[in-house]
Amino acid sequence: MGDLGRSPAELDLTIGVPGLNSSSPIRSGGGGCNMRDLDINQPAYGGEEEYPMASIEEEEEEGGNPRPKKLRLSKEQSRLLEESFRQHHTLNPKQKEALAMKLKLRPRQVEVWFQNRRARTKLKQTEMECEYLKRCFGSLTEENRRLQREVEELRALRVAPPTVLSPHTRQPLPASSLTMCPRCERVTTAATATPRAVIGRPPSASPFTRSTAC
DNA sequence: GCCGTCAATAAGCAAT
DNA sequence: ATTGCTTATTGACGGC
Repeated sequence: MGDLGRSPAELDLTIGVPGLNSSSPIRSGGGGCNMRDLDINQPAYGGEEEYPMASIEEEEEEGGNPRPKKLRLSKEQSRLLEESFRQHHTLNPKQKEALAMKLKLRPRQVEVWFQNRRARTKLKQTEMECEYLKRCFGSLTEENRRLQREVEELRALRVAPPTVLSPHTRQPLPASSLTMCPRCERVTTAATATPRAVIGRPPSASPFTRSTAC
């Protein structure tokens, strides 16, 4: 057991991802796979919440019970470690020593716990960033598709421009003499709007660069 | 201290 | 209910 009830990785994740509330801890490990209810490292006894300290494993005694191969921290130990981790993610030697003493653990165990905790916090953050970037990719892909369709539609308009007759000669005007009003998006003859501008405009100039048509 | 990894442990779940 | 497999969590270690 160790961390009964507590999420296996109750990591207080703070990630700079828009839309994610960093104030609420992310709990991983869906499926409710929690360490709980039973700590085989602890002798069975009536107490529900308080456990004898999971301590430095003693040497196996002759004829005694085989000692547990893996320490499981008690709930209280986990709680204190988490609390300490919230205050600082790394410990100086004195803090480590003091915490180890308090928890009846070896300093090395405290050190390793913090290392694992840091690593797993980082892993969770990376996973969340990955998910966020995937969602961004999806929406950007969709946006890209939409814009490409729009480009295709505009290209189609350019290939087959509307035929506009000259008010003077009643002959179709060349497409190069047409312009589009950026406000109302109507094709008009630039000649009617600003005849001199049409004459002076270089052939490569975009018809959308002037807004004097209307 | 970090990283990659291993191994112990516990929960979930389908098959029997 | 039991069993066996899969998966997730977590304490620990060695190398850098």
